[in-house]
This record gives sequence, C-alpha cells and structure tokens, in this order.
Amino acid sequence: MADYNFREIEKKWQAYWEKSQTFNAQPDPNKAKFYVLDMFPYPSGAGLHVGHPLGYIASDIVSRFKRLQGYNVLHPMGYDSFGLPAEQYAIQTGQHPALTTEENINRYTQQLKNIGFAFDWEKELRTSDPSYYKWTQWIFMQLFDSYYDKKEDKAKSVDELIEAFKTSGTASVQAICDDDTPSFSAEEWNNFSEKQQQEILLHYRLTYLAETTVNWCAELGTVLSNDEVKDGFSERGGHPVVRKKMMQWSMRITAYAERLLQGLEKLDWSEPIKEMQRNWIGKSLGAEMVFKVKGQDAHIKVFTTRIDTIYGVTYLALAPENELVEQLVTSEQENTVSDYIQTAKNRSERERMTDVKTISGAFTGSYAVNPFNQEEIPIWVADYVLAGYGTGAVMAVPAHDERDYNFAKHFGLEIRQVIEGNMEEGSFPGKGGTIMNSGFLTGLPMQEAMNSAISFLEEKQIGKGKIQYRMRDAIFTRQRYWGEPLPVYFKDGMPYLIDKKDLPLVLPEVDKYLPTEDGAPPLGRAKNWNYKTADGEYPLELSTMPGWAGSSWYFFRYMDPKNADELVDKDIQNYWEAVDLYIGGSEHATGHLLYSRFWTKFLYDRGLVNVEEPFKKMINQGMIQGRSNFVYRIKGTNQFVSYHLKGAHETTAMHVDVNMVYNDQLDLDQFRKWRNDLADATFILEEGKYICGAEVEKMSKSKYNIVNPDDVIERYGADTLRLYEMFLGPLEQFKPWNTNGIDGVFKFLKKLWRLYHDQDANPSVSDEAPSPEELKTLHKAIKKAEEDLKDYSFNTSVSNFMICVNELTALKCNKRAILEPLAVIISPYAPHIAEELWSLMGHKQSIVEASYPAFNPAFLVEDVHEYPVSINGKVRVKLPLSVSLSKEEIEALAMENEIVQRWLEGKTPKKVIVVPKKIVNIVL
RNA sequence: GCGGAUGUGGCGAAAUUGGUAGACGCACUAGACUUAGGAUCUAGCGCCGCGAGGCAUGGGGGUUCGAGUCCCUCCAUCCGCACCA
Repeated sequence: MADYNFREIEKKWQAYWEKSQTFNAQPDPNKAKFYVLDMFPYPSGAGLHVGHPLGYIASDIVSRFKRLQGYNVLHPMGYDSFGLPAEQYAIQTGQHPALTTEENINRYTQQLKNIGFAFDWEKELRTSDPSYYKWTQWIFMQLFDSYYDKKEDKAKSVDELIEAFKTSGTASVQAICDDDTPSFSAEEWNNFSEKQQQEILLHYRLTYLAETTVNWCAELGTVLSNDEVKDGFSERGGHPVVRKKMMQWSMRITAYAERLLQGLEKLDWSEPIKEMQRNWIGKSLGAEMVFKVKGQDAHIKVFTTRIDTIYGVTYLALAPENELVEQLVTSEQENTVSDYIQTAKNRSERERMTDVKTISGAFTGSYAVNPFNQEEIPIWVADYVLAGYGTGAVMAVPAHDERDYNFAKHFGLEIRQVIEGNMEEGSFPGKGGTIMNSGFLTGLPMQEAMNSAISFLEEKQIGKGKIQYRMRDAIFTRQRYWGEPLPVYFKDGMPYLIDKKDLPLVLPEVDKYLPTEDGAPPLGRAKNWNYKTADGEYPLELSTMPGWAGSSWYFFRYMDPKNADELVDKDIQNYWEAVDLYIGGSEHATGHLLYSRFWTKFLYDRGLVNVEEPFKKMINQGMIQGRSNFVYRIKGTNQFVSYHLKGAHETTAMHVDVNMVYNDQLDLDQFRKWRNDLADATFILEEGKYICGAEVEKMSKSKYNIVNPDDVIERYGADTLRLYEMFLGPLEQFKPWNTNGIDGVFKFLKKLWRLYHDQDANPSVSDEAPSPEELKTLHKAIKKAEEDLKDYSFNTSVSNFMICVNELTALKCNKRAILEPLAVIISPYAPHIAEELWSLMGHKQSIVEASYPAFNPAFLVEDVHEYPVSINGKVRVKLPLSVSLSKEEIEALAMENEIVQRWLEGKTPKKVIVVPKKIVNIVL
C-alpha cells in the first residue's frame, strides 16, 4: 500500500545511482559514443535558482535517451571556479576565495544531485584546482612557444622559426606577426643579443607581451576584454571603463580569424549565434593603399572597401589618436588641432559612441596626393575615424558615404560624384552602379573597377588588395588575485617561461586581495614571488589569467580529468573526440564560444587533439526570467487591496515574496508573518481572496522573485520540477518562471503511478496480451517521443506522455507489455519514478540498462478513417474510407457517394485532390 | 541605423511537405464522489449568435480549390552589433 511518495523514491534512487556509479563512462571501442555537455556554472554565493537547471535537464534527457539507445554517453559536470565575485567577497570579508568557492561548490553539487542528474561525478573538475590549472598554464606555454605559419596555415613551434631566422633571416618566413616587426638577414639575427632576439620573437608568439590599448576599469582595478565591456561599462558591476595603454599579455586570436570564420559553416549551431560570431570577426574585403603627403616625407596608409570610388576622394581623415597627426599639423593649424584633440580625448569613450550625431574635426593644414590623379586633397582630423580599426585613417568619398557626406557638408568640402545615379539629399548611389568621372575606371561596373584599381596599386607598389578583420587580439591578463598565475618570469626585462617540471605554478598566499600601494596587482603582495633558475632568482609575472582561460579547454579535460602527465590521454581523446551536443546560454556567443574554438584549433595544429572544432552541435536554452508579484497598499494605511479592486484607491505597489503566492493568490498568514510591520495588516479581498499583480522581471533577491529548486523539489519532487521546466515552453525561448500549471505535471505523475497500481495502491501489472488499442496508444507515444527528441521539442514530448497516460487510464490498462516500455520512454524525463516503477515490476537492474523500445508502425494503422469530403475547400461530409485504398480508389469512392453526387448536380469536377489521411477535396 | 528573432484563446502553448487551427496543461463553469483534499472522476470551455450559421492565428494585400504555414508590405516587442571606412 503506497501512494506516490516522491521524497522517498527520489532519495532512494539518487543514493543508488551514486553507490553503483551508474553514470560512470569509460571509452569502449565496441560502442558508439555520445558526448553531451552543459556550460559549466560559476558557483556563485546565491546558489542555484530555478533557471539554472533548465539546460541541464534538457541535456540530461538527451544523455539518458542516448544511453537507452545503446550509446556510450559522457555527461560530466564541473565548476568554472575562478572569478570576480569570490574575490570581491574576499576583499570585503578577508575570507580566502578558495574557501568561499569550496562552500559554494558544495552547495551547488548538493542542489544538482537533488535534481537527479545523470552526471558522471567521477569526472568533476574545477578550474581553480591546481591539478587542473596546471594544464591551463601548460597550454599557455605551448602558445608562447608557437607562431602562426601562413604557408601551412597552422601554428608551429617557435623553434622552427628560430631555425629559419638562423639560416635565412626573415626572407623565407611567412608568418603572422605585428605590423612593426623588423626584417633582418640571417647574419643580423645571429649577431643580435639574447634580449633583441627575444624581443623580436614576441612579435610572432601566439601569446605575447606588448603595449596595448586596453579597457581599463578603475573600480575593479583590472583590464577587461572587449566582450566583458558593454556600452563603455563593465559587464560585471556596471563600472565605467576607459581606454588606456598598458603592457599586457595578449592572445593572437586574429591569426585564426579566417579559420574561425570558415569553421562556422560546418557547425550545427543556431544561425543567430553563428551570425554573431561572423559580426564579431567582422571580415571585410577591400584594399589598403598609401597616400604621400605633399612636401613631407610622410605616408598615410588607409583601408577602404570601395577602392572603385578612389576618384571621388576629396579629403583624408585621421583618427585623433593617430601618431601621424603631430607630424602633419602645420604651425598655423597647431592650436586648432591640439585643442580639437584635447576635446576629443576628454569626451569619454561612451559619449563618443552614443553621440554620433555631432560632427567635429579639424584641418591639419597639410595635403596628401591622390596617386591616381595627382590631385592634392586636404588632411583632416576627425573623431568619427576610429584608431582601433583598419589603419586609423580613411579616404573620404563624400558623394558615396553617409558619414563622409555629413562631414564634408558640415565643413564645406567638395562632394564629387563618381558613380552614376540619382544624387539627391541623403541618397547615395552605392553598390552596383557604373563608375563615372574616374579616369581609366570610367564606365566600369563596381567589381571590375575595384579589380583594375587594385592592379594599379600593386603595379605602382603603393597598395594591395586586403582583408580586414574587426576582431582584435584578446587581452589575456587581469590585475586580480583569484585566477591562474602566468607561468612566466622576467629576466633583463624579457619574459621567459618557467620550467615545465615546476608546473603548476600555485597561486601564492597574500595578506590582502587588493592592489599594492604602488598600484601593482595583488600578487605583488606575495612573499618571494620569484623564480629560481640556475643563474639566479627572477621576479614572476604579477597578473593572472582572465576567467575564460580555464573554460576554453575544459571539455577535453572531462575526458580524462585525473591525468597527471597529460592534459588528456591521446587514446581517450581520440575516442570521445569532441562534444556532440553542447547546451548553454547564447550570452557566450562572442566570448567563451569563440575562445574555445580558437584554443581547440591551436591544440589541433600542435597535434595535441584530433578535432578542430570543440562543439559539433549547440542548443541555446532561453533564460528563465522571474515573475514578480505585487501587493497594493492603500496610501497612508496598512490596508492592502486586491489587484482588481485597486482602481478605486490610491495605492503603492510593493514587491511580495513569490514563495507566499500560489496562482497569484496571496497566503495572508504567511504575509502577516513576513515582516513585523505587516503583522496587523488588513485586506480588501475579492471573492474572499487576495489576488496579487504580476510582472516579468529579471530574477533577483531585491525583487523577491527568486524560486529555489530545492523548494519546488520539497513540494512536488525532482521529477515534477524536471517535467515542468520542460513543459514550460520551447527550450530556446526566453520565458518567465510561473508555477501556475505545475500541478498539471504533478497530477500526471500521480496518474502514471496509479497505472502501475491497483485500487488499493498495491503494485499490479498483468501479463495479459495487450489490445490493439493499447498498443496503438503506446506506439504513438514511442514515435512522438523519438521525433520530439530529434528536434529537442521537450515540451511537446511531455504533453505527449500526458495524452498517452490519459488514454491508458481510460482503457484501464495495466498490462506489462504496455507499462514496461512506457516506463522506459518516460525515464529520461522523470528518472526517479521510472526507476521505482521498473523495480516494482520485478526488474533487478536499473532502468538505465534497459533499451529504448522499438517503434512498430503496424500498430498505428487504423482500419477505417473518417475522411472529410469537401467541395472547393468547404467541408461538407465525412465518409468512412479504408486507409489501405490507393489515392485513385479513394477518389473514385468519394465521387460515387450518393451525397457527393447530389452536390455535384451533374457538374464535372476540374480535379479531385486527395491529401493522404486528411481530406478529399473536389474542385469545381 | 544594420543584423537576427518573435507575434495564435483569460494564460503557458500545439499544429510533418500548405490540408478539419487551438493538441496537452493551467485557470474557469457545472456535476459526481468523499475519511473535506492544494484529492479524484465526468462534462463544458476561441469570439459573436437561442439556433442554423458567421468570424477568428499582429494589420493590410497577394498566390492557391485550400494559408498560422509561401510571397509583398506595414506595425509591435525582444535580442545582438553599432561612426568598421
């Protein structure tokens, strides 16, 4: 005698799975593999809320389903445990971030285990664990020891580069390097000092130290990467960010720009995410060319995508930060220009970005020469030109570019049309027109004009066709404590890697987690933060790695997380290859997902892994928003009026904890106990209830709308939580958490439970043979469940199970032949109850060892369908027709029918359309 | 401004290639039962209409025997990028 006691059942099976290591995955060459991965969480102090598990539930369903289908499934979980919040907390409280992190992780793990995920906890990893970050540091070292060879289009060892320098200098080298990299002969190289050589190599290394313009956040005391800055403010904390030049480590991700772009084609990712990466990489085809400055030994390099409009150039514009400005400005213009630059600098980055309307600039007094027609054109400084893109200088064609047009108009500069078309106010003949007024380009269509202009440039050696990317190299250092130390020491001002045997370079203890008095990063406080070598003791790097370092390769480490000798065993990695299905939020589109692809390509180039892309297929689950509830206090009183009656009063809305509201009805007792001042609150009720208002907002403590999964589990059980999160709507959609309707799935589980029990609640299944009707119900469900999983429509799958159970309940079906496969197909969604029912039916093994029931279409065939027959699309009558008839037979049968005959009144139909299984339509 | 997505009952949402729109669930209504429960079962539930019937998938137009689905256009909401030369 037992009701559906989810508390007992769930505890029992979670303990069972843990004890028997049910989900431990080992490579097995006889089985096809499937690797399902979730984006691992940062363990924050707030714990999991109900939105976090959404993606994990989806991946868990897939992992269990694949397993039932006979795949060897890898489904791990771990923690991205380096990060700012733990450090901020440490600054406030003095508690070591490692301790805070440990506590948070324990809480997360407990919460995750309560939901009953099929994670292989043996594979758990933490990025802040020295045994893990040893290999993050090791990859950094590989990057430092590599350069990008253009000929072979891959990363190679710096040793090979040095070899080439020794024998032939830069002549034979085609490698990606900084713009200001010098050329030299073999002889020169061999005569360079150690320091000079190291300095040159830094121009080639895939991770390098260089003076870079960075996003500096003073409040956080650290630099931020482009994807951590939103509209001039830090993504975390919302502090102002300024541009600043600093010595920083960078990752030469730009070397991989083209491959990162091309690789997208082969990935099974959502189009929006791919598009976001394409925009971020920002490839544009064009030309780079040099303008000589009249009367001076100076050149201005510009990048343009419209070299075909070269005859329409009427001025050049330089970014205020461009170093040439100082050289070009004439004495008469000196004051004007320096004033302008000063104003431009004082305008914050943010202002400059938002305020795109204001047109400003200053004339330098110098002129450049257009090499195509020897025309002299003025050189201006303008802040609409960005220092960070292209060359920081543009050739302006006011007739065919809106910004150039506005600028020319504002300052009265010449506007010269060179593309045929209608030139009216605000209209710019653009792509596709024929070139006019343009010397040897006149009369050519755009593409041909571009080609011949580029040939001209290349002949004269003043320019070339060029591909420009918007993406910048990624800054790789943070002036923070709670991150991976860089395995680098400095000798003679030059960075050197520490010896591999000294890995991991463990994060040192510090007295405070703040910068030192003279502004060095927190590691400057560590005692003896030096590196001992045979020839002396040298200072170690004080910065640490950014948050994305550890998360850029963790998917490989899961395969072999305890390996002390390699980042991952080769054979093991060859077996699991890459992630088959990756589930996570779309907010990482340009950060984590791009960096991971970059590192994977690098590891591939250096022969460390056998795949070039880490995530074959990706699904982006939508965020679950909060749904806040409100009560309405009548002004100046302690009386609250129900939502629909509030119009009659002057009220102020007040957030109320959503955990004391059920279906928008407030629990008055709980409300009175909530806060002291509410103890004597009075209410104006509607129909005896207090109804709350509601609004969708972000989940946050201050809005009292956080729903903790533990509470839902306590009330309804983990299986209900899992089913309900899936039932809520399509996985990829953003949606508010709303418990209206959770009773529906809970009811479903109770009904399911009852199917396997008799009226006295004793387990009872019969061995009777199932009826065709019962078989049909079951096989409909099997088929639907399989189809829905293929396109990740978990929500309709849950509905489908409900229909199946309703039908079986109506049929009073308690037959083993139906109930066994039913438990199996439901088990990925509601694993605990399925296990329990499975064992009640006498199985000794876990349900995860079962196999997915085969769908048999034979059971779905009905003998007779009701076919609607319509005339010109209007449905008139339903006729019983056999499904086994051919299209022609159905047609004939419909036409012979008496009623149809009467409608036709002797008219001959134009055509008769038979839509299989749906309708017979007679067109007159 | 550019790019992407979405728009269906009171609510969450379904709807293979265009083929009986609103499955399933919530809420609601009526009834049954009962150890009175946040329980279970039965029936109803898009809108207008007593009814036959008519109207309905953001608005308008088009293709088609037939459009939520395809095409054009407009509107609204959300997301991403944003002076990228």
